[in-house]
Amino acid sequence: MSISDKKVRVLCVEDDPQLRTFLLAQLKARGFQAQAVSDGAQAIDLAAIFQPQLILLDLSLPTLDGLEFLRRLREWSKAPVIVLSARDEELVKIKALDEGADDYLTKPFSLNELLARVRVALRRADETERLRSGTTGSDLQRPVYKCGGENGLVVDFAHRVVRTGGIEVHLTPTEYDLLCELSRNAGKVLTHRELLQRVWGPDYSGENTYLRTFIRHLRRKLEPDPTQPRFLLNELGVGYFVPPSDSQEL
Amino acid sequence: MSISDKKVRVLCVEDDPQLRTFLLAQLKARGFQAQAVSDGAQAIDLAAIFQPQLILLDLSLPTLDGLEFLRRLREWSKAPVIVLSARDEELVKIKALDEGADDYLTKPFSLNELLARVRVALRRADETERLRSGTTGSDLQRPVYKCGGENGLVVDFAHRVVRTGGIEVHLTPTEYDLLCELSRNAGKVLTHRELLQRVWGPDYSGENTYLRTFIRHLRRKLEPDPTQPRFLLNELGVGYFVPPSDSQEL
DNA sequence: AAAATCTTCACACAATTTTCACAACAATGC
DNA sequence: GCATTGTTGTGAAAATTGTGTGAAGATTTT
Repeated sequence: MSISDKKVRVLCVEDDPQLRTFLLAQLKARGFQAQAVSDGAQAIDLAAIFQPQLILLDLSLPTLDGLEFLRRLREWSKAPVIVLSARDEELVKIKALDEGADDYLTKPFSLNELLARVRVALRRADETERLRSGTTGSDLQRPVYKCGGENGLVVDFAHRVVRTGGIEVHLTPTEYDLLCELSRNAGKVLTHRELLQRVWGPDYSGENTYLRTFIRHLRRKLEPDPTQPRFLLNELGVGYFVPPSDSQEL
Repeated sequence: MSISDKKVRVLCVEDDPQLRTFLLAQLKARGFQAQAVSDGAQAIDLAAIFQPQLILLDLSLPTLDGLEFLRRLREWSKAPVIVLSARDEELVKIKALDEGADDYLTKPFSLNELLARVRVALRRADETERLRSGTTGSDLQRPVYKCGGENGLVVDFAHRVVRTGGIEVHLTPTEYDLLCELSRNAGKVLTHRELLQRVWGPDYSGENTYLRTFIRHLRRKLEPDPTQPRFLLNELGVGYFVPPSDSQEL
């Protein structure tokens, strides 16, 4: 979807109700389809559903810190983020920019400047979008992996939540990382070395035992019948893989 | 060329000699390949020759205005531009951003913030670069081997999948390696020694029995009639080969 | 201290590779 | 034609390797 085609979706994550209302109004007046939330946890939810093409982010949020939101978002989304913050300290700025923010404006800021910077961000994003649409590159962008229909497996990258048969399953950090790596490359066999290096780090390329153990844990938690796996599959002598994601709605 | 591969080329267009020297030194100290000019007309020339991956641009220049430079540059280059200016007026900022600048810093600025914003710009540019090379970049080797039309043999190297008559066939690691070696050199007879060395390693050049066994396994799995092979063919006394890949236009 | 998580080990079992003995086949010379 | 020789195809075994398993110890988190 090209940005010139339809209304551009902008998500505004802002604590201060006054500024939030103001931004929302201004954005809408300029032809954007804008939504707003005041809270970081909700913001992740909305980002996954609303799939905004641009995010305006206040750093000081209740429940989930702005930087933490950014970190979580970047696990599955590349949408440009412009940080709006009252804090002018160099360290905070740099942290935010290195954590994945595309721009940083200090309050109080000029509305026109913000809008100009919004145009810059969208200009860049539109370009990469045009490139992406030509390729198969389906990696990332999609906030969930789904497989096996109604009673199947769901990995919700945005919320770091995994469900099987509709029931939420608790995974340990390593278990989740391993499952993530597999479901991000669904349909492709990842070799033992690849998995070990990506999940445990570059020094563990020989420890096949780790993989066996954690694959077993995952199967025990996720497979209806761990004896006959449907999701976590093995290619003997090569590695492991999960089936391709079900083709989905938007 | 990925940005992480080699030194990133940065062009610094700056009037003030003191700041120019300072930026140049800082950039080089941080592993960039940096060049500088003080004049807009020269800058265009140098940009064309040096092909920088990032440009730092002062707005107040002799001979050719910074904005004019930007306009000219954007006619043929998409390299990210970060404007450094003493002027803090809203109108100038907006003009620059809309004219194609990616960021705008007001002097005096913090060096660390500039470097962070440089990283942001390069991060985005690297991403689009990767996409671009993926689409246009001519794959050196064809990603699939196809032979025998609709009900024939297909080897999908990228996915490590083999199909015959449309049905996916499971191959063991050695079987797959052997088939790969043959189909990568389709149409060419590979000697026993060549195959053994490439698939089993340099110490197995005498074990012809291996070849016979695995060719048999492959034929049993892939050939409609293993008695009369269509794909895995033998050149008596020399070695084995597969027919050339079907020409496939897109 | 307790709980959760990660690491390590030894064994059973299944898939794969290696090995072997022999049948079938093509090329050559009689 | 026929036997000879070397090469290729065949089936089935033994040996090896890879994977699934439970469970115990070490480490980290709470």
